[in-house]
Amino acid sequence: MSTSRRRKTGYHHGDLPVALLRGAGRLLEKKGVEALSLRALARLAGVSHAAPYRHFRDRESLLAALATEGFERFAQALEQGHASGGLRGRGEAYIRFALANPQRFRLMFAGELAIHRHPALREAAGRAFSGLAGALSQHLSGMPSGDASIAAWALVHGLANLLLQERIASAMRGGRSDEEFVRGVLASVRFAANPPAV
Amino acid sequence: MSTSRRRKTGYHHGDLPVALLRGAGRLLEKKGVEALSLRALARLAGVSHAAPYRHFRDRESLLAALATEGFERFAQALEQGHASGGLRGRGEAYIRFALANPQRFRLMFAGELAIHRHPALREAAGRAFSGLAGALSQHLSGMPSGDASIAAWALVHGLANLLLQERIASAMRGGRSDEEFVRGVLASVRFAANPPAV
DNA sequence: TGTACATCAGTGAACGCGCGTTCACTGATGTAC
DNA sequence: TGTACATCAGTGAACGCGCGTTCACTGATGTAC
Repeated sequence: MSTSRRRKTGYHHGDLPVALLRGAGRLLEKKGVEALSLRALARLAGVSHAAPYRHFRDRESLLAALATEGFERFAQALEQGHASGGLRGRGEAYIRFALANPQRFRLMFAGELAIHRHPALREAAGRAFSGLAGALSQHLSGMPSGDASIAAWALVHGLANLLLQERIASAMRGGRSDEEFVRGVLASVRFAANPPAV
Repeated sequence: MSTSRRRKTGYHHGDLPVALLRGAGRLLEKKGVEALSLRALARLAGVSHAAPYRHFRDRESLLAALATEGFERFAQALEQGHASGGLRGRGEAYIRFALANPQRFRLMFAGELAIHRHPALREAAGRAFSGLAGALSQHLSGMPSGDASIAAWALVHGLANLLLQERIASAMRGGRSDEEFVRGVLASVRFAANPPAV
């Protein structure tokens, strides 16, 4: 990580890589990926437009770094959710993360980043997913296949996306907050091979 | 619709609006939204780069037209799926559409298009969703709330997205085709307030 | 059927824009002695 | 402690690019008589 080298010293700027990544995060959420240019980023950091190239090979690398950081925080959020609310808490944390970081979530899951060209990104994503898979398979034990795990994941992922797009008519929500609504929807589902009472 | 006026006559080009939309669809799938420029489109249609402005106010309008057309085809695909396979057929058609038109699906659901500024788009989307909502509520009758409907929708939507991103480890698929895999996952779920045998 | 006219789809030049990226540089900082 | 040197983060000019959009235009087509 170029980020961790020399963190305390500060050459000209202090810690440009960190400042850039932070600014990129803000710009991303405010304007979307398409509007995220290295030049705008440099402007935001109060630095010449060529300076970012000291730390990011090119625009795609910056996006990859952003997604990598996103997966790290995502994994962390999931663990916390699990710690305080089990598998359902993990699912709720999943959705909460998406709603709190819509553009970041989109970047992470849009699949437009050539993931294989960014090992750090691949690893961070892998870590987040393997934690999820572990929790799922542990909770839904005794399944012949992982289908129910996939279904649970898809349910949460889909709900996050639909909420993100504000495509859910407010009538369906019945005046409930996001949290309550999500809980209600998740509670309306059982998984076939491991039903509660059969 | 400027598309349907004068369709048979053909001024200079024949039917530029249709040709543009068709080319846009192809370009979209091949390169993604970001690479879709009006100039590239004009080039593709063998026409000067200003010609598209006769038919689309600006780039955003072109994207909106693309999304509108997408929702029309989507709704049609869903109806066909329902006709031949009931609610589950509709869900499978949903996913099939996403896999067959990944970039279009993304455009339709990315929520980056200011939908309120394009009435035709809003209406086409509304039509697709109201068909879905009707089929769901009919199938899951007797529910206290629409939560199970939302859950079913989220499940299908999420599965489509995960498949699109190729984020599902092949081990989970157990060598099954997309169709079989989707059927298996959808079959692993029951909805609580209307369970099959309780 | 033939002619004059109106329409308007498509043209091509031009505008300004911000972008990604490269490059030789400069100067602040850290280090060896 | 002081000095000479090496490092390398950040500079600013420059490049070429494709883009969106506007504009006065031109010429093929449809229509009224």
